[in-house]
Amino acid sequence: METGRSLVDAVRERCGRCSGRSLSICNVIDDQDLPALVAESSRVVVQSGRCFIREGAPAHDFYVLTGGRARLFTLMPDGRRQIVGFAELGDFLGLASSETYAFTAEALGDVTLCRFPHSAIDRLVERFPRLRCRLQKEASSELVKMQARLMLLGRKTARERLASFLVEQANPCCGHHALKDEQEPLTFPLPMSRTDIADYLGLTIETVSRTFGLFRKEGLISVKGASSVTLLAPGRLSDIANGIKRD
Amino acid sequence: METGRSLVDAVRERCGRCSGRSLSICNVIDDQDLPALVAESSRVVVQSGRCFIREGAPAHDFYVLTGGRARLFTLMPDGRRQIVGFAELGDFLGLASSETYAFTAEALGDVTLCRFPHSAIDRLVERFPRLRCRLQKEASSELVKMQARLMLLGRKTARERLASFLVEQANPCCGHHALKDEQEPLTFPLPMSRTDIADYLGLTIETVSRTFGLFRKEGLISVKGASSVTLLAPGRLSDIANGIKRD
DNA sequence: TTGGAATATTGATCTAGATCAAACGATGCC
DNA sequence: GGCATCGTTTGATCTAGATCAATATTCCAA
Repeated sequence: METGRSLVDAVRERCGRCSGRSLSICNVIDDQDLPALVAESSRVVVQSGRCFIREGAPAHDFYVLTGGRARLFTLMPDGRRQIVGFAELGDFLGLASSETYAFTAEALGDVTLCRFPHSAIDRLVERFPRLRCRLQKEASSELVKMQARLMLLGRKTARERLASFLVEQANPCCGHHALKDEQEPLTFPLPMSRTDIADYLGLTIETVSRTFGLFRKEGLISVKGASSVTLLAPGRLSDIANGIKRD
Repeated sequence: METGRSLVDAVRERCGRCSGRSLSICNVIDDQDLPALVAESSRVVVQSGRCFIREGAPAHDFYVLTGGRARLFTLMPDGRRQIVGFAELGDFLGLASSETYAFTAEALGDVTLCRFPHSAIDRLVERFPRLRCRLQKEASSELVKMQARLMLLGRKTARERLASFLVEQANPCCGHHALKDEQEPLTFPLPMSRTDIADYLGLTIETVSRTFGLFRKEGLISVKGASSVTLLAPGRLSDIANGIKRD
């Protein structure tokens, strides 16, 4: 938490060139009000592989992810893992918690965050009513995504799951214009491992790998070094994702 | 929407003996403020099998379920169905929507609802700030439930899924004391069909039926006429649900 | 550049749960 | 009561994806 004279510098440093500024909840806060935000929060850096939220631990803070990516997951006693999401730039973490966190968050590569104690969010929301609406919207859109994921895990085939995943990962990288009509190739990195993808899609690593192989053979994608993909036919993949068969 | 003289009567009739009063979002509204709630909402009765929310339709209203139960689901183009939840007394419906509803809601038996246009909720939230917190909590706990459901669909076996379902359905009926240590039998109705259960758990109707059969044979449950169960060993079922093996 | 640990691919086989196919039983209607 | 309908159970078989088992890559670190 920053105070006094240095606050102006802190704002410049923290928010000045923050690439999450326009994506995150802060996009409802005017520039001149940023000091209030900065004063209520603190910057956190987490190195690759470390956890910054632990399932079951008392939920004291919210986080805004301002750099890098994270895997969010829950575990069963015997170690089975379900990844409930991949957090990316601007994501607001911690809504899915009551007294304790409902998931663990682990840095995928190095991660930077802004941490807001619950009490700080209460004060900010009091002062900036639009923030409250923004949080509501955030929860709402998270719920919508979750429902799509229930369909994916409950009813889709392995092919459909991987296609859905690729289309979803491509989306933030293509400026949000509808992918389903997109014919141009689209390249982007996949920072997560095959194991992560499997635990996200409710499959095994072998099935994920085989399905990647099939898509490659069918000319739907090409892969560079396992951590970068090119969608060669985004529209076709989007159809597969939604269970639509072209003839 | 009710006005003038009749409002007092309307409140008495609508909220006076509403069994959702203490469960729903209205539990943060004092009795003397109920007229404001009633004035902003309207009572809706839906007969068995009818839809009152349609996936993809413009989302104009929120609903509070005040009687009966409903199935909430999404469909794929080829008819595959995923039930995303069963709404019960006091549930607030419509949070999972942006411009359009993300799911369809269909009455399971006759259903009564209070309908609140979005604009009405905005006004009420303005007037009763605690309502805003209550809605936030509602969204939060819904997200937590969703994450548990992702684990269920992504990683649990058929046995674990059905056990989870039974424990979940039992919970509201046993006054929320922890089921996992409960040894007393627990009887409650299952208003949904086997097909509904299958579409909720990401299984087929046959697998659901067979698993019911197994649980019966193992003395874990007993069934009366397919729409009422008794959990004979709730603690044991809770362990199965969580993938814990007793020896 | 090489060695080796970690990660990913590919192949062979197995199995939980799906699919196909009857019976069975409850519920309502004549 | 009897009979048709719909939902459920049970049985036989099949298969998508899991599991087991080698390779083959990739990626570092020396």
